[in-house]
Amino acid sequence: MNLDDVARHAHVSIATASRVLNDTGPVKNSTRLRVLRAVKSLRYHPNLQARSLAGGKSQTLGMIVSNLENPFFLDIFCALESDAHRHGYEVLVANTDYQPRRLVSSVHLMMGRRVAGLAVIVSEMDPSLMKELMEQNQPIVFYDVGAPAPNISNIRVNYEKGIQKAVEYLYSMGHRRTAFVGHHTRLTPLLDRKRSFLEAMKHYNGKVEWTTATERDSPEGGQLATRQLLESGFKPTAIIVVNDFMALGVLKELRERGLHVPKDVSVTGYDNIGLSNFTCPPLTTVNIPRAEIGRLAFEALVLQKDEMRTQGREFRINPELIVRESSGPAPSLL
Amino acid sequence: MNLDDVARHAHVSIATASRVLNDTGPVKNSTRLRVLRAVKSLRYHPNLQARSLAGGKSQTLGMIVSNLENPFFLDIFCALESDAHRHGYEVLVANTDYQPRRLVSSVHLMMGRRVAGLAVIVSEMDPSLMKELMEQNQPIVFYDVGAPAPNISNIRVNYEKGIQKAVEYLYSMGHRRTAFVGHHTRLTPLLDRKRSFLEAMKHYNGKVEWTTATERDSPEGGQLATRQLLESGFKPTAIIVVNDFMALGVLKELRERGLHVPKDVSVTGYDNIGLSNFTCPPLTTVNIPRAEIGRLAFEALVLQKDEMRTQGREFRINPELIVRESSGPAPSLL
DNA sequence: TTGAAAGCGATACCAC
DNA sequence: GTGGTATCGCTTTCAA
Repeated sequence: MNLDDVARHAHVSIATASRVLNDTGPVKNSTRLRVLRAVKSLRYHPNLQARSLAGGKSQTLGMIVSNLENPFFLDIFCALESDAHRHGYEVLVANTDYQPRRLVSSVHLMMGRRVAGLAVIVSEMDPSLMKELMEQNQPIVFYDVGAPAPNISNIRVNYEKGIQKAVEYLYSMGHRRTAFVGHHTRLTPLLDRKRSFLEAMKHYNGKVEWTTATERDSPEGGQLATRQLLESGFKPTAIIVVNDFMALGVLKELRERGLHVPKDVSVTGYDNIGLSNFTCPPLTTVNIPRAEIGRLAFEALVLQKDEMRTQGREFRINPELIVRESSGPAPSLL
Repeated sequence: MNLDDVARHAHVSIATASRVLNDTGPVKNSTRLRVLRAVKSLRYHPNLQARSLAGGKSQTLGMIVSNLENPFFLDIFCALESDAHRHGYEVLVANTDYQPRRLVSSVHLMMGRRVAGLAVIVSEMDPSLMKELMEQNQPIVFYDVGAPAPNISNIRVNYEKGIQKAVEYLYSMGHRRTAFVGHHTRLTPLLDRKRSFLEAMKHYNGKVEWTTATERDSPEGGQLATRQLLESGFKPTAIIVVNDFMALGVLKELRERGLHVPKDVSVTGYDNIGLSNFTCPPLTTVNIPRAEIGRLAFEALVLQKDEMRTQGREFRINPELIVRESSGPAPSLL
């Protein structure tokens, strides 16, 4: 079932059929009607592969994320997809599970697909792949890595500032023994997050004790890390978690050990995912506007092509602390 | 940058170049090496659109779901994608947000893509679209709708039996005032779910009071529905929620009203999503093996082509009740 | 307003 | 082993 069938069925040339389908060029109304009728009766759906091959342009955007199960990434995807649909694009998403190898293969897949633009929202980016991507001369938007360049845009969140806000807030509430729960510290961007915590802590040098623990990016990981943390003998009055998703597990482990949040231990997350408002107690966190990030990504890839092509652009996002009920004064102050 | 460039760069014909890339047909080792070197140095990535157009086969599977933000659907997607990747396929996912119009456009998109197979995991299926799909003569797997046919497979979960188990369990625990929280009752399959509840309830006719409330498929929806439920004056000792995702909100609303779970109200969910183990208290629920569903979908679409083509197949899944801490004896029995 | 024909970038069959 | 070429389904000049 192809355009040729439709054309024949409508007694027109394939060229004319194409014209009415794409609304390009003039077509007499009566013939247009005949073609449309043929399309309907044959249940014809244009072959999009062929279309983009012939037309030389794709209506597909690509998006690569580290962990689609973490609502942080999922929310960005949904926002991007929503904008994309509104403008007649679709989004092909790939999940790397934080594995550099899968990132490489995903990137190559997207190249093979000749996507119209690619959003790379991952933590496992490495320089050589970065270089390869930049040489592709294709619209790309990175999250939290790289620098703007022709066709390359960047969305950056000042992660450090968010952590600082959390650390300062907890300090002001009297907390002097704080732990950091993170994941995948071997990946540079995530190592940076841990480092942000350490930096912020250094500020209170000598006045604050701290430790860190890491596990997989999941509630289970958060729970496990917390278990290790507490079994090490360290008795934090506050735990800063690298993201809300893991914080779900942190809360659970504390609950199971009979530690009350926030009376015994304060907990803060990061991202402000929708679920963070449904935990028990609701989670103090740092807001990252994921919907906005999705929108910006779309904008960077599709809308401002001309400006992008020449220089790229950088979007900066400042995270805000959101205090809910999982945090409060340190126990000693009660 | 195309195969022609590579061929020229390696001083071979485009045909030979194609052979080494696809490992099809014999090629002298030295020439193969030259081609491979050309590919590397030119950073060539085959155009997948062209490939599948010429080859007449796609390596892409399609998947349409009602609500990707609900972990139930996301988990199925992840399982399917994982299997797909292992076998060299990719998965294009579309999210309908329960809107029949978006379902239609997603289906047409998938047809246009000429996907190798399509998994339709939605609640808003309607007969005419169903018919259109079946006429496509393309591997399809439906979830909980339709019947097996050539090229059409079905995965069905005996939803009713799961609800029955929950209802019976709660009855046995002494609950006599039970509410059902659902969503989108205008969609037939979901209406069926509510009906399952009513049927199960009818069994205890006269001995049990019940009511229902519906809202969006999200924690917020669950919270809202619960609020309406309680403000109507009905005082349930147990709430059966259509799925775990909404149950998150149900638990929150109860908490905020000072109702203790399970002392004052028992709550059961459905699906056994990962999060259901991290709620407070952990959620009693009905297990639906999402990973298995994803696997079955892949199997139905790709693996057993011959068998499928002739008759399709039906997979049945029996849900199991999982009792956790969100449910217990009715208050009057304490 | 319409049709013929040249690509788009691959695959695959058929010669040599 | 290797090269030529028809073909996939569509878009897009260019003429008519």
